[in-house]
Amino acid sequence: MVNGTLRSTPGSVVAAPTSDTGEARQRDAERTRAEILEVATLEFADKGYAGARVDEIAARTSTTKRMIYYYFGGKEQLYLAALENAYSVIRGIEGEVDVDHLDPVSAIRRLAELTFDHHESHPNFLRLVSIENIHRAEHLTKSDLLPRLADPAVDVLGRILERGRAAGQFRDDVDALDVHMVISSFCVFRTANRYTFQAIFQRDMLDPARRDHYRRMLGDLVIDFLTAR
Amino acid sequence: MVNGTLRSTPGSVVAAPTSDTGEARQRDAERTRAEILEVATLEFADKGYAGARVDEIAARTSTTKRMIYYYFGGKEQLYLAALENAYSVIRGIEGEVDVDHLDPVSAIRRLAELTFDHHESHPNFLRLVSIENIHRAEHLTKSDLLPRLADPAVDVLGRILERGRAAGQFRDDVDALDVHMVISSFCVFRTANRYTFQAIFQRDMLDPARRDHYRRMLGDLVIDFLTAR
DNA sequence: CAATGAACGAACTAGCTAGTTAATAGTAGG
DNA sequence: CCTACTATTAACTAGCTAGTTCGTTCATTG
Repeated sequence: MVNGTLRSTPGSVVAAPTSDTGEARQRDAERTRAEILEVATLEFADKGYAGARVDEIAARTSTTKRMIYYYFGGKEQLYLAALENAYSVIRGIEGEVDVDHLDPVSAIRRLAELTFDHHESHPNFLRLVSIENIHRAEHLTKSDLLPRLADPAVDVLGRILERGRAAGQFRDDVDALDVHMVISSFCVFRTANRYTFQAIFQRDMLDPARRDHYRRMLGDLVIDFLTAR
Repeated sequence: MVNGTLRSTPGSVVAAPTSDTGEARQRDAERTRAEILEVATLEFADKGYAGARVDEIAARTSTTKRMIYYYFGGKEQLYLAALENAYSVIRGIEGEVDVDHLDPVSAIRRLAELTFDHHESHPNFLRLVSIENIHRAEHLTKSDLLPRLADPAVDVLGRILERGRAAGQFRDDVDALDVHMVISSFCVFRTANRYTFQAIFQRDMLDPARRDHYRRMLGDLVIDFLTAR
């Protein structure tokens, strides 16, 4: 992450010294933009859209608030950019599943476990999604890249399911989206609702000591369901 | 600022005067308080804590903003009151499960379906819980009635589970909280994440036409898991 | 029925917050 | 090295927002 070590001299109106010590901040549109986006992601994920403060985001970058408006246009567009960025970073689970070299049961379990790991390692993405749902996805629906957002993992899931059904191993009254929903439910709930769950039941669903238990449990849950009877 | 001392005037049941002129607004502390709480619940569930506006809440009641501070002390206390109220309204599923007259499998399915129905019919409760999780349960943990919040349904679940295990029907590597988590995951995800899910996959998880499918699916999911092998 | 305190309302305020202005410094192209 | 454009900064502002002030009205009670 970029930290603002080089910087300072707000009032150094003095002409740039001949000797460039490297201390002077170089102009770099891409870097400035990226830094704003990164800090904004943290702030929005932390406080929500309404709770986030543009001034706070600016303060945590090495640049100024004016740059936020220069590059993004406004708070809402910045939020959308952070959300879109989070979605685009999160994708690509399907590439890690070696579908065709695993039997359907193992493939499903593997996909579920990858989803599980993925959610656990991207807490900010999950928080942004929760926040966006509070807003009834009003920002997401405006996104230009919405059509490309559909998780490719669902397609992979569909193909595995088909193979499993063809082999007579899987039930045929659910589709890929249903199964995806079950897997997501479990993973999302575990991280998104961890705080109230812990407050009420005194059990931390993200306790590393329970991690393997939940991981196996999710796999069993999906497999037992698909192969029942 | 010391003003906020909460009036502990309990339900000093205002003896209703016989002569009810009707049109003139009667003074009624209990009713005013209840009205504020109800409107606040809607506003907070709708916009989140930071997004909610005290002025807006006041405007939607038949009283004024002053009364909010008079009865609740401030925005945060009002929010907590709304959250606590939502939790207390939501409880009591366990009473509807006739545990002892159903075999373990049927009892579990019944409990799951009741939870399913419960979540579907209390969307605002779910939204408040999501919002509170965004805030990392910082308000809930301050609540005095936190100790009494643990869902009694979990106890009922525990007893059913025990019977099922004793009968050799259920697996024994999961406890009541684990099963509760699975059931809640499904129900919560379906309503709390419906918006982004719909935006991305064009499937409304709350479509009445799919309701029975999901209800049965949840029952199968839990039962197949518990009775597997 | 007077006194006392609970219940109420209108208007006010201090501080915050998204968004803007206007001027300046670096940089690329000629 | 000049011109035109991009990147950047500090300071500003209009409007909002939680919380308050102060005065009034109603209803109970001694």
